[in-house]
Formats: sequence, C-alpha cells, structure tokens
Amino acid sequence: MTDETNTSESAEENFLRKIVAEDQASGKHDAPVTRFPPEPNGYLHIGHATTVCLNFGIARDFGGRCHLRFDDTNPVKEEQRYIDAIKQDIRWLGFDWGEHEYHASDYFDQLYGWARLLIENGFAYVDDQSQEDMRANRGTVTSPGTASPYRDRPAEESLDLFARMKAGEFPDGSRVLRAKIDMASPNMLLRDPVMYRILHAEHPRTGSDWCIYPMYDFAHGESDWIEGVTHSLCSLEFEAHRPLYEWFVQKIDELGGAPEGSTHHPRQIEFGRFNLSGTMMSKRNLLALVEEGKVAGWDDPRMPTLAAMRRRGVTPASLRNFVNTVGMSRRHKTIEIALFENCVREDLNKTAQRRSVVIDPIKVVITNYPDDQVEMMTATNNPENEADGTREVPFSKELYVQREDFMEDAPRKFFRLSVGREVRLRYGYWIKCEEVVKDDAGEIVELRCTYDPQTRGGESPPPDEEGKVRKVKGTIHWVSAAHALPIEVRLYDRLFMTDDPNEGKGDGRDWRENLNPDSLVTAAAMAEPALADAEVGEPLQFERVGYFTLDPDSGKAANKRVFNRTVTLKDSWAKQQKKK
RNA sequence: GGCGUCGUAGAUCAAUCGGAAGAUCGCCGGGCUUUGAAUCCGGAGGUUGCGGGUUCGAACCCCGUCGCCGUCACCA
Repeated sequence: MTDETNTSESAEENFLRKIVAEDQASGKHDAPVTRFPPEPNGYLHIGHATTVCLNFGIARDFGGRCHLRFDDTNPVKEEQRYIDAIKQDIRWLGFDWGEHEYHASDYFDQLYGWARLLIENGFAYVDDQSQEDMRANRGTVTSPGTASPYRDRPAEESLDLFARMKAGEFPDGSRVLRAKIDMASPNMLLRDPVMYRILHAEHPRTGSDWCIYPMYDFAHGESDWIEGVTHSLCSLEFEAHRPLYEWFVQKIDELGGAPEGSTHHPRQIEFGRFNLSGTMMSKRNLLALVEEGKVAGWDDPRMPTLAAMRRRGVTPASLRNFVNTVGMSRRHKTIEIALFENCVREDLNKTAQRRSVVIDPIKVVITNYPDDQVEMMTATNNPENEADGTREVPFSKELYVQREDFMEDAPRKFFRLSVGREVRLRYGYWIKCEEVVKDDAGEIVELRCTYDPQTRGGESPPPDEEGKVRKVKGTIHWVSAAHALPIEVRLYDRLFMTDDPNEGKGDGRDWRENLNPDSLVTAAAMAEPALADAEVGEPLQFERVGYFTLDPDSGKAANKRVFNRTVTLKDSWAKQQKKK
C-alpha cells in the first residue's frame, strides 16, 4: 500500500476493526476480504476517503485484501470518466487494489442465472403492474401492502417473460422482476422488492448487451459473495437493507446456488458517515455549485472532493491521519473543520519547505546599506527536517516587507515595524525604521530604515561595554526588490460563512445565501527567487503566512506562477485581536 | 407515523466480565523561540439525555421517557 508509516495510522482502533480481529482470532476467516464499492457517477470526496482508508487499511493490517469494485448497475447515471477519476484518487490517497479490480457488471450473467433460480423455486416473479400501481399496492408504513395480481403466476410464465425482458421485447418500465418475500413486512424493503428493471441504455462496459439491469439490493450482496468478501462495510442508511442482503444470499445458498469455492456468507456491517462543518457533501449540491458557477469546477480547491484537495495542497498523509483521528462509530457526526485543518498543518509542518513570500508589499530602503551590494544569506529549508538543508537568498538595499508588518501608531505589544522600532529580518539583518514616506493621498509608499551590520544573518549583536545584549521581540520576513519574483497567490478560505451551509433553510433562505464572498481572494505577491523552481503539488510553507502549493494553472500563463493557499498558519496574534 | 439505530467534556472517540469516567483536537494560562509557527509545561471543562429499578457497586443490566439521526425509489 504505502511506504509511509505513521504511528497514528497503525494505532487506529474502532469497532469494525475489532470485529475483524475477533473473526480472525476465532478462525472464522483466515484473512479479511473487504471492498470499496463506488458507483461511478461522480467524484470522490473526503467522506469517501473514510471508506477507502477503512477498507484498504483493514486489508493491509490484517493480512487480507481489498477489492475495488465499481457498482455499475445503473448505466443511465454512470460514466467511464468517473471510473478513471476514482482510480486516480484512490491511488493518490496511497492505496492499491493490485489485480483486484472488479465491476458488478462482471457478474451480470451469474446474477441473471440466480434470478432464474429464484423464479424457478417460487421466490421471484415478473410483475406487469405499472410503477404507480406497484407503489399504491406496497401499502404504507402503518398498513400492509396488497399482493400483485401477478404474484402467483406460474414460474414458467415468469421465466418466459424474464427471458423476453432480457431479449429487449418490452419497453422501459413495463415490467420488473420482483423477489417474493413479505408484503406485510414492517420493513418496506421486504415488500417484494424489485430485483431487475428494464433499461434500454448503453452501459460503459457492457455496451448494449443488456437491457435489464439488477438493482443494488440484488447485485451488491451477491457481488460480495462471489468475491469472497468477509466484511461488507457500508454506511448507516443501508441498515434497513441488511435483512434483504441476507435474504438473497441465504435463499440462493439453500437452493444450491452458492458460488464455487464459497466458504462463508459475507457480513454487512454499518457505520456512521460524517460531515465537515461548513461543508456540503451531497453530490447534488456539489453539482449545483459547479453548474451555477459558484466554484470553478469539481477540482476547485474550495470543494471537498479529493481532486480539489489535491490541487489545494492537502497531502494524502494528512487525509489519512484525519480519517483515523475521527474514528468510526454508529452515528452520524459533524466534524469541526478546525480538526481537519489541524491534521493538514501537522503533516505540512513536517514536510513543507520554507520560502519567503511577501503579500501586499511595501518597499523598505535601508539608507545606510551600500547601493549596489548584494549579499547571499543562508536560510534553513525546513527547521523540522535538517536533511532538507539550506538555500541562499539575496539581500540588498531595497526590500519588500508585508504591509501588515508595519503600523504607524503601534500598540506596545505589536512586535513588528513602527517608526523608532527595531526588528529582525529573518536570515537578514536587524533594521530600525526611521521614517515613513507617503504619497499625496497619504498612502504609505516606503519605509526608510537603517541596519546594524553586526547582526548579519539575523544574529544578535555582541554585548555592549556593560555586557548587556540588545534584544528584539519581533522577526519579520522580506524579499529583495531587485531579485523578487512576482507571483499570484490564491487565498482560499471556507466556502460558507456558517457552520451549517443550510442554516436558515426554513425561512426561505438556502445555502446560496450562506456562501462566503471572500472564499477566494487573489493577490499579487513578491517571492524569493527559489520559488521559480517550485513544482505542482510540492508542499511549501510561506513563512509567517501559510502553506501553499503551485497550481497547475501556472503552466498556462508564461511567467505567471500561481500558488494556492492550502491552509493558513495558526495565528495567535489575530486571535487575540479578534477577542478585543 | 411504522420500523431501525444512536445519546459519555465544546468537537470526535475510548472505557476488558458490572469494579476509581479517559484520550485527541479545541479552549485558557505559562516557558522557550531568528516563523506571534512549531515545540514544552500546566489548567479549566462531566449529574455518562432524563426518571425509576436490580446490585455491595451501573456509562454498561431491566422498565419507562425524551431527543437526534436514518429509512419508507423501477438510485446506490
């Protein structure tokens, strides 16, 4: 799977893994077989990452295997491009299904045979009722359904009709195959559920070979069984389907239809899904965001899709860590987005190389620095990882610093630049601001400063005659004006202003009104020369600003490098200011 | 409404057979610091939804009750 080892990943424990461990200890199975069964009708999002990590993680840790199986039983919704995108996302997450790629459509013949077996033995029948009649006859939650007039038609007749459905003799919706279970069951799903419907549609894999397609309930458990799946893990909304899942497997087994070599029935176990605060996860809403142009596409970095996160700079390791931190339980939950961001920072802090980038620059002229002098200063690439080494950064008389690192009437606790105050330029020199230059509009255009030659590299100056060492409280970053690389930064923030995107829904409002108008702020910035070599996807920290990565758009516009903000750094100064 | 889950700290999860209610993140305070980052130390935060019962002893077992969520397709 992945070479990266992470203690928090291997220390993971949850009720599902406990069940797997118990089954292994008791000898019920040698090794677990799990599966990730996406329907190829959309992009994977962070919620799917849970299921991917869960299933592949169990296989890895218990010496089993995990199948990738596309649940492609509804050709009107499914497309090949989604199959490709899903595979890319799973690999990116760090998992590999090896040769175990399957499709429910691989089993269409087997499924058809089993359907016939059930018909022959009186457990399924072709129903000619209209969809409306079927619905009406199913009854309600408080009253039992009434049997279809076709429920007891002879098996031979159903068999013949079913064959003709397959042969394409009937139009869509004219007939279905139903399991004969219990029209009075309090579980509506058992009131003779549909097994097959007629769909004259082109299937991405089987083309026009079929015009009848099995429903999820008939295809899923059977596919698990064929593949020898031991633990079929799914989300809570399938709980009511479990009796049906078990009914089909049990009946087929009783009728002698077990797949060759079958040693056990698969077991479905449900877990609770999660939501992220301030995030919409449903495919329908995500699609609306894209189609209405609220975001730039499925991989817009503000989307919760894996493709978007990859583009934004979120790493697979941080996603895996997040999923494990959240854990598994039998209830739906909403995770604070802060927890996710924290997991992203945790990984990026260890792996991202540091660079200097000045957003909203203001010019600094060091009046006592030689006009044409350029010094190369040594900067640490990553204090968290010495092996990343150092780089050389040019220093000269004219620099840029961030506008927000200067304040005219600065409070005592503002540890940055102000007239008469001294700060350290990281890896540069200590400078003291002497004068502010403004334009006619009163806008600050330049800071005139002096530097202390004894502080090269940002080091403290030697002690004075009395042995006292001068100190500075603040350190700011900078870029040499003459060497600066102009870049574009895309400052992404949360897409919604409210924790619940649907807040106020009852009052005629909907999520559209909760969108954060500042979820994307594009800014020009000045970067140190090393950023010319940045590569797409490479994790970077712009010191004191945040984590960034190069956007693929960069290649399209010559000389214009675009960096996406993955997540900000924690900012206790901003937090303190906010409290006031 | 029927059926089915689930209620433990602000959030997310633990708690062996019924035996002293914990962890992580967040929050608050402090140390260190050439990133107001990272890191280190400390702290606050709980009537285990509520009410009964069984028991020497209940988060756990029993009864009741309230609440949340899910589900009720020719989608998956």
